[in-house]
Amino acid sequence: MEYNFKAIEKKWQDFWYTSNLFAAQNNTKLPKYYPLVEFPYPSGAGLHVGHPRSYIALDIVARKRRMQGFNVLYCMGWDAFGLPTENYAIKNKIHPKLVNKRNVAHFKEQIKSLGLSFDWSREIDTTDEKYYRFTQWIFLQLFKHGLAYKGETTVNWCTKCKVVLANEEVVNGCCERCSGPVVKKNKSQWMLKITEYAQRLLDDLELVDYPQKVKTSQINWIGRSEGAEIKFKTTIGDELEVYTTRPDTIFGATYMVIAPEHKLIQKWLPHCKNAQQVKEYIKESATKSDLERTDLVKEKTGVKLEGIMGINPATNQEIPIFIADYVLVSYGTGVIMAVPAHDERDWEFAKKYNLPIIPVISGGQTNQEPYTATNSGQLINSGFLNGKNVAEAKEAIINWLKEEGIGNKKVNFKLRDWIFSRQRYWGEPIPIVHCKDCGCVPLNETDLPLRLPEIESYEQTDTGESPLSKIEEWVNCKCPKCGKPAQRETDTMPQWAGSSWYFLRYCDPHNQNEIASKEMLKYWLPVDWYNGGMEHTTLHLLYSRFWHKFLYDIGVVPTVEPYKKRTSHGMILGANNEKMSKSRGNVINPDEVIAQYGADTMRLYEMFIGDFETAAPWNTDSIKGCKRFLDRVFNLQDIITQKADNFSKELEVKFNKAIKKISQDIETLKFNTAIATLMSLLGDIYRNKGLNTFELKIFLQLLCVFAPHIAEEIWSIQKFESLACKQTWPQFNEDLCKEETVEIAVQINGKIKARIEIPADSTQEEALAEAKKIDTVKQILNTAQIKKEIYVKGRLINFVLEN
RNA sequence: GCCGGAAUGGCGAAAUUGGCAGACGCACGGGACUUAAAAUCCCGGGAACUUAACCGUUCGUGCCGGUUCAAGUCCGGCUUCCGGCACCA
Repeated sequence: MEYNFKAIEKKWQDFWYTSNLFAAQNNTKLPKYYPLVEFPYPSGAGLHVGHPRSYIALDIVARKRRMQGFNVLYCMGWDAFGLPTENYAIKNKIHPKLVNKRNVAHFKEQIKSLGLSFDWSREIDTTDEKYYRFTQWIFLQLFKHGLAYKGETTVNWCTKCKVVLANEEVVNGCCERCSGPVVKKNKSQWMLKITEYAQRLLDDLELVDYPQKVKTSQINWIGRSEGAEIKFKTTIGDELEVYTTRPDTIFGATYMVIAPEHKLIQKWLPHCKNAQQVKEYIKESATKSDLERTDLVKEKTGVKLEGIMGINPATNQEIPIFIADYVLVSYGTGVIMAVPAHDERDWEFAKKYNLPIIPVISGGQTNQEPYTATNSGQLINSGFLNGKNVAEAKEAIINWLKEEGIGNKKVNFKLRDWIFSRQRYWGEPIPIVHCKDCGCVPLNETDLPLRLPEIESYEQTDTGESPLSKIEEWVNCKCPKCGKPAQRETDTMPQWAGSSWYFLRYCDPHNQNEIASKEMLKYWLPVDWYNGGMEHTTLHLLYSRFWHKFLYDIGVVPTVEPYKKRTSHGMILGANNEKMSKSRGNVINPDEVIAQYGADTMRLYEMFIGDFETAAPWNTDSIKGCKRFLDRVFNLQDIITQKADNFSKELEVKFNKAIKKISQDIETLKFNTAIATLMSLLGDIYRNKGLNTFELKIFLQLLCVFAPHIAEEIWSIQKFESLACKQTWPQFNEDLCKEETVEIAVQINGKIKARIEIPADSTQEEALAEAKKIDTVKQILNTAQIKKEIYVKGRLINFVLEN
């Protein structure tokens, strides 16, 4: 018989949400647990079946923790500033605020229909001025501590629409909207000095429990390298400073390369005999993305600066200088010494432009290919370094550079400072005033929030400035320092700002005076378990670690790291194994699934679909199995054998094993096998032709974290005391988890020949003796000498025979 | 291109981390119930060969090679797919 999930689920959700049953207690004496899921960007498309994967998983954890006696803080909010809402607003002429309100309402309704145990009294929205006031406050602190500064960077500029474009809006080098050509344009922007925290962001990965793949990604992204900065003289006076990880190869540096955007080039142009050619090259490289520029398979291009030569300080020889876009201005010093014999890109470039390739480490065939794996070689063609190995040569050359005063050891990071400005309307206004006399002046903290002005048109300007720049009455203000007329900063913050600290706000969401009270932060932090997508590993996760460390440094938060443990869920793909997207037409709307099968089935299916950490294609067909399972669970009520307050003999071991397996599986994210265990247990119960009330209660307690509505409903129909979710999490008895006998395989030379049933704790002797009694085994063993006997307890026996 | 993952029956997947490959579920086939169908319940399915059946045997975890008594799992070399690459979030 099918149960009426519609009525049941509505009834329990109404009860949970009106009573806010899952509200966290502000009682710091209770043991706490803080699970966190990445809050969504409320897009116009509504909830996607991918979103709930994370929410349901940690809902299971949150519910289990409550049953284990913890005070649990599990919250939801909206990461609502950002580009899609703004673009939708512009296109449809609706204010982003209204668009957002509508989207949030839709998302909230959808999320609530899943029966998640969020504490809705703590809901937050990054676009709420009560929230972004503190985002602005954090920016002011960063500014005051010298970590926010104005710097030159490039932006994507559509030459036709005359607007700044996000990377996503650039398709094949053209504007997504008008298909006009897009170029890189220099612009002064607000930057955050995340690089100042690079070493700590790296080191403190040892303090946290993240999956190795996440740590590795962050380590590679931060990209620490040890090398040297070396000054090269030039024939026109200016020095060029290079960064290299291989100072030991300096004798092989046969030319130099400068990034096309490097400032010195503009100064040098008048001295270049081929200035026109150089200018054209610079213009051309402005149309390429960094990705294209550093692509190893693309042919390298470059232009020699005619009339200017560099001087290799080791050899004192003049070497040519090129500009080439395979060198990026954002990494190192934007200048390299090229050692074609031992670097792949330099080698290719040297071949193309007929530059000398001088091997300086023995062992390669550098006229045929670059020789980069140089660890075992010795230095050659390198003056006083000759005969040394790579490590010795590195040390010797650095000492020499130091003595000569032309270079030193240098640690470099791939990590770049965070470009924090957006020329957009729908973001937090940056709380800075530009004063002619005082420069960049921070707003007084008492003047926060600096509200986004309500305006009619938030379209981008054709000057490249933010839409806010058009609102004179907002821009013009008084300098907070000297009182003279001044102008506000018109750039807004990126969406990353609000999401870098939202988990702090959940701790004390209605605090009017500070981010959250010290007491609450001390109690709730760190986040015990943070689950989110792999795609956030190097941006959001790193950005929020950076902000947290800064807040720790200024005494706002009590922990060095924000998240104790991080896990990542795999993406839910379309049935065709591709990413779900509107354009592919493979998007599944969770509403339809819930309408047809119910929230409990949806929850089970999302967890049963496959390994939580791996991507999984959505397959609507197999949802039925989860629905059938729940129908059978509901019908357990028809086979209750008796009232009892203990396990029956028949089911005792089955239940104990299931409790153990499910308890462990939840902790290790193996929700799929936890549910499979429940399914098997249900099968055992039916094969046993019934269960007692004690067993039913235990079953419902296990079930209620996965499928809470049906579990509570059965609990209440049976008139069991209180609620299923208010019970303590079932305990298991280790002794009762073991079967008395096991079936093990008997192999000869690794091939299975028989199976035997033996006591689980048999010794090797006992097991082997038992195996040798089997006729087929006996026969084969008689044909040859036994070389080796292997017994793996509970698993198998293997006889290895002589040939 | 660089960095990080993934690949197992018709399908989604399991496999105590080196120990019986395919748990659990979908789909499918057979049976029960039914006047019948649906639903439900029970049983059966990796492939090939062999056999009238049972029994044998061989092959099987993307591809090629290696280590080991034993490899989905470890090592070396590939292929394909997915995510990220700093202004999508």
